[in-house]
Amino acid sequence: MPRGRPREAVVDVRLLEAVRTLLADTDYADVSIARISGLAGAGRAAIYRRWSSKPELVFAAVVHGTELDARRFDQGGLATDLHALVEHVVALLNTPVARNALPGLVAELQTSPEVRRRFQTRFIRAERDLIADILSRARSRGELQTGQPIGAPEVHAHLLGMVWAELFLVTDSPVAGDVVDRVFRSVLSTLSLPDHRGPARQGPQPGRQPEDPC
Amino acid sequence: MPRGRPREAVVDVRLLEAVRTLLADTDYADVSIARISGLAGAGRAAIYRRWSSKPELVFAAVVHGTELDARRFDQGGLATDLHALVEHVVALLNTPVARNALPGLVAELQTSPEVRRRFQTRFIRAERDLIADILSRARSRGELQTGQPIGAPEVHAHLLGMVWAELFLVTDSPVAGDVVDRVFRSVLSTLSLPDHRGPARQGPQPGRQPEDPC
Amino acid sequence: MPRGRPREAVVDVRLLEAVRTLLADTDYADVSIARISGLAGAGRAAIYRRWSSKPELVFAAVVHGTELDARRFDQGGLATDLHALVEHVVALLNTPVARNALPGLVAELQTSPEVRRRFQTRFIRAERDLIADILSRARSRGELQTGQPIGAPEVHAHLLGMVWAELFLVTDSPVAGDVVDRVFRSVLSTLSLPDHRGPARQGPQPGRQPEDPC
Amino acid sequence: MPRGRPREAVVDVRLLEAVRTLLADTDYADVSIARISGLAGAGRAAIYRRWSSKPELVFAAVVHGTELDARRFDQGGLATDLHALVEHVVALLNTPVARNALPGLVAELQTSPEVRRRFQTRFIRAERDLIADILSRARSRGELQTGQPIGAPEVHAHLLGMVWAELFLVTDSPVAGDVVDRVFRSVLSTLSLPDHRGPARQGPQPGRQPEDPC
DNA sequence: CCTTAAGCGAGACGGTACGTCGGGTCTTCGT
DNA sequence: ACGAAGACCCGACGTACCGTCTCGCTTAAGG
Repeated sequence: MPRGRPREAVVDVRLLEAVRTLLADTDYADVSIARISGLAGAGRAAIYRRWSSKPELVFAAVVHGTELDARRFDQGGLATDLHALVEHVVALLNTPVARNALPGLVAELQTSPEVRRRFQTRFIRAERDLIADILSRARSRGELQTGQPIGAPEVHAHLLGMVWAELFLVTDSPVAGDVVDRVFRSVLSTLSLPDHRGPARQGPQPGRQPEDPC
Repeated sequence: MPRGRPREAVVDVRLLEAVRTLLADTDYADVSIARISGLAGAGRAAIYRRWSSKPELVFAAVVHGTELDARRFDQGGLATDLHALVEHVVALLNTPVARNALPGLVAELQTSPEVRRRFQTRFIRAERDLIADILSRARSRGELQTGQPIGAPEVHAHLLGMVWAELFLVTDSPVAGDVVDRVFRSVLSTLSLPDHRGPARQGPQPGRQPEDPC
Repeated sequence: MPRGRPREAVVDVRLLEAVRTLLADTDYADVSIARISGLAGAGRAAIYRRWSSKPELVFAAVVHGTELDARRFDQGGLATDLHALVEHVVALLNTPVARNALPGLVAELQTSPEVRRRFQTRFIRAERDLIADILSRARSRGELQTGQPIGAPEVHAHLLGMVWAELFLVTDSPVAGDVVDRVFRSVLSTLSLPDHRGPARQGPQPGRQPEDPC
Repeated sequence: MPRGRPREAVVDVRLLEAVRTLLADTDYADVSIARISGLAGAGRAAIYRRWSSKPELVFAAVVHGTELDARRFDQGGLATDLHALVEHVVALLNTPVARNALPGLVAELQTSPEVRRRFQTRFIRAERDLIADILSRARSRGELQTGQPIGAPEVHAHLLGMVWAELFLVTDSPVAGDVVDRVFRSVLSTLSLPDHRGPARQGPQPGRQPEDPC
């Protein structure tokens, strides 16, 4: 049992909120520990008592509220599940906070293996497992054949990487609004069939699954 | 005509080589201007005379030797062209220098718009245009139908982003060696074509092609 | 009451000692902040936390141990008091540290008014007041008549300036060892008699010479 | 005889004038070679072809027009000669240019022996020799006794140093306007009488007292 | 109740990188 | 060989940041 004064939970909250507030309109590199502790009205030591470094703190702040609820992505069909997932991923990464935080955070991943590990388990593996579930359900429904050479790791890298490219690498893209549709169509076309719904039908098209088993 | 003493080309070379030497086994953040100028035997001012900031310098150093030769990717078929391109992109990004430089560089893109512009035109646009050429040739050969909803921007984001994800986001990936094949198959399957290239033979899944025309 | 961690006195000491050590055999201009902080085993910030600029720091280091103890200069007679003072001033200015520091420091006085103010109160005013005391005592003893047109400011400028000239301006002087005696005699001879020439009578005063041959 | 293109005298003039223009309202340290060459419309090399360093250049610029004309200080009497000399010295040192240049210049003297040598011969020795002449004339006129213990070196250090102190060390002096008179009186009072006060009795130089009782 | 361990804000600590500026030298071209 | 222009190396400056440590104070839990 712990002796001494217990940590004040409000300090955790204030710190994480301060990080998010700053990241809302400041780049990762310009968010310094001093500014965070100043905005939160906390001491520097209170930060390092909780997180071992700046990337850990920012990671914790950015992670907040990004829990994957597996049930949201079980909507009865491969296309709908995937569409919901793409929507979710884009929504997560297209936040002002995420846009400011992620590139800097990923840059630090290369240096600090501890954060990398956390990042992997918290984001990467969770998403990949979710995709594996979606694909497995689709397979059991007959939407996907079993021998499919494109598995969860590939779909995951495809999905996440394409969103990343659209948001962080190809920044002069004329239209960023339809990122969800473009990524969704690209990922789906990988798994099933030529997507001959046409650009007009951007919806999840649950009625399309019958064609998939072909 | 330029007045005054001209820049010494050897200094350019020494500086850029110094950057690459340091980036070969040091992270972007740990490559300092002082170390670069020290290793190059140049003064700091010689750096700032040529590039306005550290990301500009690193960008120039990393860009070196990455010119796209369009002829290398005109091999007579969509699959072969794409395979060559994927191989090229992976080769570029999987260099020790690139692995150390790119995450930090992309993080700085968010702050310095000048570097971002250069990055866009030098890397992003060039690649996208190349992909557009490849697709256009395929279309004229009849390998792709004209109404294909997946165009060059999508293929580009797919290809580049997926490589990025494999290399920089999903770093606990068990196998990184077959990145080329996995990305190639994923991109190709998007375009609804049978995979009949040699290397893909290991996983060509001939059983899938019949469904494609579907 | 002060909040936060208090300054460590040992850092003050180490920094000031480092400055004096460097000034013992290096010119003011060659004593850099980096060398000081390096020799003191302190961070640069520790310096700028205490002094706002290099001249402020050097001034603080040079000032150390130069407090005027008025009692040392009350020895019962004008000549002895003055001799002690000249000895003191020469001893202060003829130190290796002072010889290296003072010219550079005085050069910076012209630029930084804050250091100038400090320099004035710490050195100039203190000395002048001490001289005023010495003269006042001499007057009350009858060693000086009251109408004496040469007062403390003049004696001070005479004394200090002459020492300065001997040490820093006339550096090819054959003998520097008897500076004390020469300055002492010069200053004392100034005070010996009422000056009844007056500025108006710039003439040679032939009537006074008969006393000289004694 | 020199081969090649001869130096353009106008460049010398422009450079020296540029230095004086800058020194008219800028401190020595803030007058950089770049600013000088820029203002003069000359190249850096043109400076270093003529003078070996910044202090040499500044010295040359400040020296300009300060030639001592010995006849100006032969006015028929010790007091008048000295008064003229004090006026001259104060006029020289109280120029805006001199006020900005001299402290910095003297600071550099400690480092560069070449400039020091020049400074000595050009300023110090010339003045001292002039004072020696003045005193010698006074002696031959009977204004000074021959055994006078205060000679030209002492008078010189007194005069120059006192002016220096009034102008550069005691900068909070309430009145600077009467510097000439104060220095003149101080110097003259040194010379006009034998040292025969009682107080010197307690002084450290017992050997000198025999003359004192007169 | 009172000791004790650990929390708290504030801020000093050593170290390091940044970008600017200055000095003195060297190299271009044209005169 | 001069002229202007400007690149060259070196190194100082002052600011900012990181992660640690040290103050005095506060807050509980355990004796």
